[in-house]
Amino acid sequence: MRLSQMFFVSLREVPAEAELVSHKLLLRACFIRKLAAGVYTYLPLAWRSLLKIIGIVREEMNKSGAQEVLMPFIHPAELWQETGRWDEYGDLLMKLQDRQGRWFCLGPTHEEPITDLARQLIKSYRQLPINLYQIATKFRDELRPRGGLIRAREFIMKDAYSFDRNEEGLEQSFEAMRQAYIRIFRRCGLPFIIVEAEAGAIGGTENLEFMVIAENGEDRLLRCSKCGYAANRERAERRKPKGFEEVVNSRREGENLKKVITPNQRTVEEVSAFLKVKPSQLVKTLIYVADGEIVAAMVRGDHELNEAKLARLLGKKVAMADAATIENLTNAPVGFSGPLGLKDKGVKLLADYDIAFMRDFVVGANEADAHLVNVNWGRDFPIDQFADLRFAEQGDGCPKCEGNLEIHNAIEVGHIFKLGTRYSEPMKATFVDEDGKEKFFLMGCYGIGISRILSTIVEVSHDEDGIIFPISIAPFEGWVLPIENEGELMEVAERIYADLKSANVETVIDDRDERAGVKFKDMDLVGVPIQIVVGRTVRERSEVEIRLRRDRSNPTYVPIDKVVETVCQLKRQLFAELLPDEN
RNA sequence: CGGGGCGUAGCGCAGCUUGGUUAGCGCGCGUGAAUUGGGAUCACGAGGUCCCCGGUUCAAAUCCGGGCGCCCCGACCA
Repeated sequence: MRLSQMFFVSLREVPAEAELVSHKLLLRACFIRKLAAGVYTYLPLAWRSLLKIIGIVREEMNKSGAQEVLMPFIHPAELWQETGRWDEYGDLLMKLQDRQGRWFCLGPTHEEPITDLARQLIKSYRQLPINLYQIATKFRDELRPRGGLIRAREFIMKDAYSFDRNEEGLEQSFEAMRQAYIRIFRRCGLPFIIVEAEAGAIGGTENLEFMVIAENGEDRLLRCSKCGYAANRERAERRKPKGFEEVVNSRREGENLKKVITPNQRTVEEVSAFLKVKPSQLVKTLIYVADGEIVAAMVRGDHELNEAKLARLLGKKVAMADAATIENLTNAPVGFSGPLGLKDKGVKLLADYDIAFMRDFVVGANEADAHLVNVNWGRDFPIDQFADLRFAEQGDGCPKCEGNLEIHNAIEVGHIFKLGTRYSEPMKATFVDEDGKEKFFLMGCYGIGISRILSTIVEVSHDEDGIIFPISIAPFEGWVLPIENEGELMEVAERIYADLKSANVETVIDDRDERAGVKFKDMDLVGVPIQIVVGRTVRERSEVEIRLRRDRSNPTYVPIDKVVETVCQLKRQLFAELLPDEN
């Protein structure tokens, strides 16, 4: 490609809309252009990179036995009403009407249409297992799109759906995807880690997220530096704190219980400021309803209750009690709940491990505008069970070993789920099994954020001058930069450019009538991995400078007739680094 | 959805408080000169519905009302 002819307009100054590095660089290097909030045009450079990512994904998916399809971007409402997600999915679902007034939505994911397809066409266990995937545009009307391609409303995603007869089959399908994903992300040059994740609203059992640790990631994960245990923040467990047993079994005295008036002080921040104590001296009492049963969950004032942990502990779905329920139970408005007296009302009292260590703490008085101080558990109220109830934090004990957890920000680039019958059941998607019985499909779903991979690469692989692409997804592999725009140097550059193209190296030549400085800046900004500078060394000693974008300050000089050979060798080497076990 | 900020040339911004020349500056863009190893330099030039609609006024980028768009922070935290 001749740069003089390419649709390429680099920006020297950063558009004000960009905050994240990847967003800034993709805008400056002329990869993307915004059309509306969270909606971007992929310009030639970005599209070339995306096609490479798509190529890798397609290759590995096909290799795993999955088959590619392409489903509609627009879905009839009825399909989503069948699974209840027309309403459940909330405002993320972009709804629209056709001229007849019929409702549709833009597909944010494709469980419904794929399950519809399966129930129509798969009748027998003999057709199973099957895994169908597509690479397509999705739309989610995000509350707040941000970070350019990292969290766009319209984005490109690979989504796959597996159908199996039984658990063993699902397990195999799931494992095949896990392996495929590992290869895909390796080939993309992404330093990912796999974490356990919470099933959440999608339902299903096991699910794994493929995360890339990045300063600006929106997700949080915890990882044990010792044994490698990793889980996202929703899911991460922690072991009982050291000394827990001793504290629980020891008798404890304390100061005298006292009621204090706290007019209109409801939140932890307000109460602790008002009483001039640290938030960690407060105990939050959170009233939940679990399948009709009322439970009180207590966490330290500076901690955050993890509802998923509560739900798992109880084995039930949980929801925060509404104001009426709380007022009815405690005889006090929301904000003044406390554990005292709840036991007598048949409420189960659960407390996070950390509560065990607290004494003379502050709780709500179950009375408007009042709190109790110098409260001690055991003495003033009983606790039915101590458990891990809060979100794990930096420094918490690893649940699998003696190590400690570290917290990281991360970007989720892939997610694989075992769905089970979450969709096949409500949509009555069945097949006839070998035993002649009609059974629901056991489904799995597997997503990869294609456009997000591009921005994630930029986010984790750049320097002050621009992007540093891995060769597998760089828009080009080589970049020829003639220092002068005419004469001998230009002729040499042209010859190298032509030879590289013949040697199947995807190459750009910067033949623009620009100063050398401008060319260097643009070359580094775009971040193509192999840089070929045709400059004064050609005249001095018939040598061309070849260097890697990631290691610019360490060039090698090779005779003109060795350039193609050297570049080809570098190219092979760079590809080999991405899958070291195979070369 | 709540809070904060912004909208003036392709990009980055000033001007607005206190209404009043022809609406400025830097970069970019065009032509030419010179130059050619890291976004130099010089000359000339083009480029604006001051987000939109309405109001106040002799007069609005500027004041008032409404709308739209964008960015940032926060969202059952008891």
